[in-house]
Amino acid sequence: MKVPKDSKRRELWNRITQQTIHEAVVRLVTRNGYQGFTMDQVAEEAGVAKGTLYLYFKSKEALLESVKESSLQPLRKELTDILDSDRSCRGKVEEFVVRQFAYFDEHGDLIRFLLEERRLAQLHRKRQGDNRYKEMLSKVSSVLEAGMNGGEFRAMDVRKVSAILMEASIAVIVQRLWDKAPSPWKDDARILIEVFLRGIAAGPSVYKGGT
Amino acid sequence: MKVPKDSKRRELWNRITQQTIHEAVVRLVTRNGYQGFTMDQVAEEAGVAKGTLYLYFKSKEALLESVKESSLQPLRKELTDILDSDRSCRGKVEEFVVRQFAYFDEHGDLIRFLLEERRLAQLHRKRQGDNRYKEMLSKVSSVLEAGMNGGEFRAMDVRKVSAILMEASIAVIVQRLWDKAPSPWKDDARILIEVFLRGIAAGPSVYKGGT
Amino acid sequence: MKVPKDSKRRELWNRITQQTIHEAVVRLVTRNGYQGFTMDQVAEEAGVAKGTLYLYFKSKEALLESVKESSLQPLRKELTDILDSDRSCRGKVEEFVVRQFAYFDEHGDLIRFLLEERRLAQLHRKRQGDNRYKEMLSKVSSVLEAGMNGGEFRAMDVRKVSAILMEASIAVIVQRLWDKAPSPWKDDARILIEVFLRGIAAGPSVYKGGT
Amino acid sequence: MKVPKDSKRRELWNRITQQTIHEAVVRLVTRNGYQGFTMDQVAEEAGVAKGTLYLYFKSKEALLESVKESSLQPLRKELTDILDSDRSCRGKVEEFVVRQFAYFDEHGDLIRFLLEERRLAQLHRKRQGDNRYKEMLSKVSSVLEAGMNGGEFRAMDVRKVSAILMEASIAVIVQRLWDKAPSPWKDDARILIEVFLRGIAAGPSVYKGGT
DNA sequence: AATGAATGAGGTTTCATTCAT
DNA sequence: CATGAATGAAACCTCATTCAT
Repeated sequence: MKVPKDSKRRELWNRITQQTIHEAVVRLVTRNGYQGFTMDQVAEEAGVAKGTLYLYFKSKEALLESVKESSLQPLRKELTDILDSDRSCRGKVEEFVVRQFAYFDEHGDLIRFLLEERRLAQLHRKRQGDNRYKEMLSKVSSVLEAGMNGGEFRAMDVRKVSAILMEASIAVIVQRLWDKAPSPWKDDARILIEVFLRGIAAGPSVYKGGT
Repeated sequence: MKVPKDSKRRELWNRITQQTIHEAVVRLVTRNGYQGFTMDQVAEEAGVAKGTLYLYFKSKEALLESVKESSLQPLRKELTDILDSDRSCRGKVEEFVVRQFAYFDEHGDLIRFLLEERRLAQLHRKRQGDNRYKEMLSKVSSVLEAGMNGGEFRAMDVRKVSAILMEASIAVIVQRLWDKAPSPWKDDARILIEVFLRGIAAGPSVYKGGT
Repeated sequence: MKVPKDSKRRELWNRITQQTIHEAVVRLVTRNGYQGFTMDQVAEEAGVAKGTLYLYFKSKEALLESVKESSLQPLRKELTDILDSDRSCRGKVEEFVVRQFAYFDEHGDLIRFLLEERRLAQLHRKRQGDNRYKEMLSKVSSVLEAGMNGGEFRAMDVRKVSAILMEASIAVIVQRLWDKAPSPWKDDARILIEVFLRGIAAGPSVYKGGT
Repeated sequence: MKVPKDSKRRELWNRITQQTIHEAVVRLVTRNGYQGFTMDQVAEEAGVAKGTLYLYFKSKEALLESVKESSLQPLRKELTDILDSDRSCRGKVEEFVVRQFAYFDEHGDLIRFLLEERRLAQLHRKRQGDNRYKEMLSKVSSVLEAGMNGGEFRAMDVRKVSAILMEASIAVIVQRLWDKAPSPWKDDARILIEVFLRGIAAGPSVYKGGT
């Protein structure tokens, strides 16, 4: 695999090679699970030599980090934009859910990969800074709080309820993986949104008792 | 480690040894994460020789499977009993959530195990039989369906909504891991139950539109 | 390669295996130079599996350190004993040289290995503590100083002169490696001792000038 | 790096590039030890591309050889000139030692290189031709022999004694590396010369016995 | 002539599993 | 039954060398 000389093309080529490697990793992770792949396999799958991987990524860990980052960044951007928009709180929640469904419908391969990311983040409570999940959770919490203050939603512990929303979204998305003939994602998104928005809507409690 | 001769005692001893090994694995997984341990470490932690592990378990994978099984089986039994009881559907849902919170409050160590179990089940869609998660999902679905037919709940796709309930439960449980001073689990369970039961209660939709 | 059970024999066997590995390393270093060998080669040469090496030594570096230590320790002990004995200073110097010659005559294989040790110590000025060479140098210096104070030797910078003695000893020993038919080592030792003792004996200088 | 076209300039340029690379290697070896550097580092340090190194040197080994050669050649020339001059034998010995001290005082960086060179020569007894050390040894031996025949020195095995002189010189030079504030090199040279010349001066033996 | 991306053999180390005692 | 020394496949990573541009 040889590289064109002038620097425009070279840079492009660099990106392409990185992309190729990323895709190989995604394919492997999809097949074998997070960490369930070797650098040899990545090289084989990407059609490059083992050493080449280390030209582009400092280590296996760095490679994974890079894939994770570049895979999730677009979605995170979209979701952040929605939460920061000037929609109604209810509208933000709806769009928040819808965008996730749409994204994973488009990038089906990534679902498993991204799931792993979330699980591991949860499991290891890693070094603080890298906890993007918590950041997103905070943003959603703010939206719910605003809705609460504005009378759209009833009083609640917004952090807990945000987690409920986020996890439940993923839950339904994963459900879809199992179905051989899944229903249109818009239907599934709607189910989730209905349950959730009813669940947090202002109004009298229906909860009658405890344990 | 000397072993008693007669077969009653031997059987007991077998169980004890297995239990010891199980506990060692749980401790290690709690500390280092799933797969983040070696057979050497298990032997060391359990106070037996490495070879002994292979007398009781065919392989590392079998050992893990066994631990997983024996750790989660009691919870599964409890949840199944609840879902099969003669409570009201709403009561079953409440108890279903509450029991999970209670169980993990008691056996905090096992949360990671549960998460892994679910992860693997989701990711690999392994050999059909071993998918306990799907079994539980079916049971919950039946309950929701009954409640739907009985007029307690409104019409919905019960499978999807069941997944929402199950995942959301875990979500809040995991949230509690992060908090340095988590609120009493009963409070958290109540939040979830309220949102969910309101969300599926019979009554007019609040959902106004969508994408 | 299987191991006897009872612990006496087992300990013995451990020693034997370590010794076997040591010897393999010495052979390889003798052939290829310090660092010029791989763990594969050591395993092959010692007739054990690669993994076995790591049962006895934590890393390649630890293995080298161990070989170095166990190879040099006996000689160092002998030399230290001589320098600490109640001989005359001149007698100590004589014995010091003689013992080195005798030792390397016995352990010919080790010469190259030990040379490396000395060179590397010199080259890298490694972490202070492990500098055995400097310790020996200090001991020799003390002896020369005593002889100086006692009137046996003339005034001199004992540290510098000690280094001269130690290096010169090795020099002649190495010379002997080259000769196809080396003269008896006692003769060579005597040459060195004569030159050195004359060189430091009390008496008028013969040094007439300088640059 | 643009290269001039006409062949005179080109040859000059070649020399400059080679020199640049040499210096890079010397710097690296000084920092990291012999063999403790990679071709990448050399390229980086010399400010050329990796491929360029292979235009000027066939291999890493050849590069090292070349650096060694060009670094030590001047010293060897000086020493040879001294030994071939018409000084007295004693004067030759004095100058031989003094020149080495002076050279390494000037080119401190090279000491490690020299040491390695000697080491390798001693250890591997490589292909005959490259054994410069032996050539020098022969020359020194001739001088001592002449002095012996001329009555300046007493009877001795000149080869062995030459080795003593050469190694001892290095010994003191290396000692100086260790000292944080080394004494002036002229002092150290004088110590060595005195010990050695007294040691081989004509006159009665002071050596009284043996083992 | 100069470049530097690509290569891939080979290095060290880990660890699940076996088996003689 | 219990042991734990031995195994060796396989993992991650390095780096001297090549060759299309």
